[in-house]
Amino acid sequence: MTLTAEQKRQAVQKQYNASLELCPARQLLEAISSKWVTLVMLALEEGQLRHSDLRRMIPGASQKMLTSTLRSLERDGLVSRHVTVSVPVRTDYELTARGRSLLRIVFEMKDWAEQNMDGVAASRLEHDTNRYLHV
Amino acid sequence: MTLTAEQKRQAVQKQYNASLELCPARQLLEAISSKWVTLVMLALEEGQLRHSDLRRMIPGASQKMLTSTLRSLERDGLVSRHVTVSVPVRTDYELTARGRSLLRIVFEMKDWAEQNMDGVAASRLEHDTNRYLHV
DNA sequence: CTGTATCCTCTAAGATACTG
DNA sequence: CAGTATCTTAGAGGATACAG
Repeated sequence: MTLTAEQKRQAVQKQYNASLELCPARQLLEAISSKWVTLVMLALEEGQLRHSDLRRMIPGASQKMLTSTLRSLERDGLVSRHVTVSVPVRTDYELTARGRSLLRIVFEMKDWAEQNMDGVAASRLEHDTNRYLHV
Repeated sequence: MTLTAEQKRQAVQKQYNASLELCPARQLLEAISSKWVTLVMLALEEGQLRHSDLRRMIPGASQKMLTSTLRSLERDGLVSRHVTVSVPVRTDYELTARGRSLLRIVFEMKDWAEQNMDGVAASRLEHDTNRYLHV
């Protein structure tokens, strides 16, 4: 059976997407673009913090998201987790060396964003305004 | 009427999240973490390209995603769009100066990812293996 | 060729309740 | 205190068809 041009194109899409998943830069981007990752890393900049400290410092995160964010960071070796067995339990989180090296890039992104926020906002405003005029 | 501790906490969450939306660094991160943004920017590194060129160079993107990615980049002033009115129409896309400055950061992320991909992979493997042993 | 419009699916993430 | 489990929902993104 022959494939239509559209079917062939979609087969290529699937393959390309599959290989993208393996791209390390892509994986990094996906890892840090999760909503809370950067906030957790920035909070941990000064040193080690407990789960409840982080919850206070990042009040927007639900407990579930905070836990899963920390798990993901731990899995990638960006954050280390220390459990003190007592009642009640105590867990501390801390950036690893790798985590700190990534934090440097996060800061650069922050700098770029601050330097360009006005320009981007102006551009958006103009774009949206023009669109409105035509519709 | 009084609020429970949980209700208070969630009110704070909403407020915090609302203010997060306004954070320029957050907006940047959201802008570039969209699946295809970095790929389009990298494709445009060498110069101006047509819509169909981009489709060929990034075969994984559906037409819809490519268009909406380009629209978003255009709105933020990272890419400019030139339409040549003819039959059929021809549109060219090109990075703006702002787009090129952001591309520098994308490259730094790429470098970090390449330098750390092995370490991250090893960390993931260890993490997942240990988990398996305990379950 | 370069898009828009529609429908549809699947996953991220919030709400809530519970455990060691 | 720290974490898990379940339910639900909003939205991102894919498939498909059509238009200027």
